[in-house]
Amino acid sequence: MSKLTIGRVAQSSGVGVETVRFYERKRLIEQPIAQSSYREYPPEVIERIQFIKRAQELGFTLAEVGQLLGFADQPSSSKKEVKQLAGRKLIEIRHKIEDLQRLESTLASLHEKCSGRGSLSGCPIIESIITPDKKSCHK
Amino acid sequence: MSKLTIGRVAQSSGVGVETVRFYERKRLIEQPIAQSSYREYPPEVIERIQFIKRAQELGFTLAEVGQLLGFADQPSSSKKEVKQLAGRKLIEIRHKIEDLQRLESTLASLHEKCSGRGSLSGCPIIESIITPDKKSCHK
DNA sequence: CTTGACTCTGTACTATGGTACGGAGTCTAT
DNA sequence: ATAGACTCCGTACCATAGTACAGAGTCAAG
Repeated sequence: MSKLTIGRVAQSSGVGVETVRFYERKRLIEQPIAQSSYREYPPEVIERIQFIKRAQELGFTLAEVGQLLGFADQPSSSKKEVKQLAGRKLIEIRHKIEDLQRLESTLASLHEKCSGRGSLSGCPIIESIITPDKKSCHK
Repeated sequence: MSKLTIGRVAQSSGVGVETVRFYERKRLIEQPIAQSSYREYPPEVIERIQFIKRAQELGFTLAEVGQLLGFADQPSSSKKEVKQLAGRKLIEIRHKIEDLQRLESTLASLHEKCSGRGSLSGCPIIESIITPDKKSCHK
C-alpha cells in the first residue's frame, strides 16, 4: 500500500509519464526498487518532482537542479554551496539581462527610425544590417 | 576569374566552411551553379553572410533572417514588412527581459537572505524551492 | 605524376528539456 | 479468461545553430 505507479506520480506532480522516466535517466529521482515489474514510488517523489519544477522556475538547468538535490540529499551540505550556486546563476541572469537590454535599445531605435511606409530603399533596419553603425551596435 | 571557392568565402566572411554549406541548406544563400565540380561563389556572397551574422546579432533567428533576406531580395518589398518583423522581435525581447528581471529579483532576494554559513537547515534558497513563497514568486 | 590541400556528399553528433512511438508485457476488473 | 488500461524499454524525434567526420573525388604545384 501507499506505493504509487508512475502514472499516479505523473498526474499528482503535473508532469508526463515520460518526464518522470526522463528525470530518472537524468538521475534526478532514483529508480525505485519494485516488488512487481512496475515502478513503485513512495509519495515523497511527488515533492521531489515539484522541487525540480520550482528550481527550474528559478532559472536552474536540470544539471544544476541535480546539484541542488544532491545538496538537499546530503545532510553534510552547507548553505555556502547552495548560496554559491545561486550566486553564479544570479550573475548569469544579470549578464543575460544586460545583453538583452543592449539588443533592445539597438532594435528599438532602428524600429523607431523606420517610417514603415514605402519601398525598402532607405529602410534604417535593413541598412543597419548591411552597414552596421558602430555607435548603436549592442556588441 | 573573381569566382571564389567555399574556403575563401568562409575565411573572408569569418565563418566555417561547414557553416556556408549549412546556410545553403537553409536556403539563406543560393547554391551557385559551377562550371567545375566545386562551388563557385560570386564575391557578393560574403556580404550576404555578413548580413546574416549581423541580423543574428540583432536577435533574429535564422528563419527570421531568411525572411529579412527575402525582403531584401524582392524589390517589391516594403518597409512595413521589415518594421513589423522588427516590432515583433522587439516585443519578444522585452518579454524576455521582463521574465529575467522577475527571476533576478526573486533569486537576488533569496541570495541576500541566505547567510551562507552553517548547515543546510533553514537555508532560504532550498526552503523556497521546497515551499515556494507566493509573494516573491516571479511567475 | 604524385603529393598535399582542398572540396564533395551524407550522416551523425553537440546541448537542452523533454515528447512520441512501437511492440511487448502486466495488472485489474468483470 | 479476456478486454482495456496501464507500464515496460529502447529508440527516434522536436527546435536551434551549427560542428565533425568518413570516404571519395578534384585541383594545382612541383
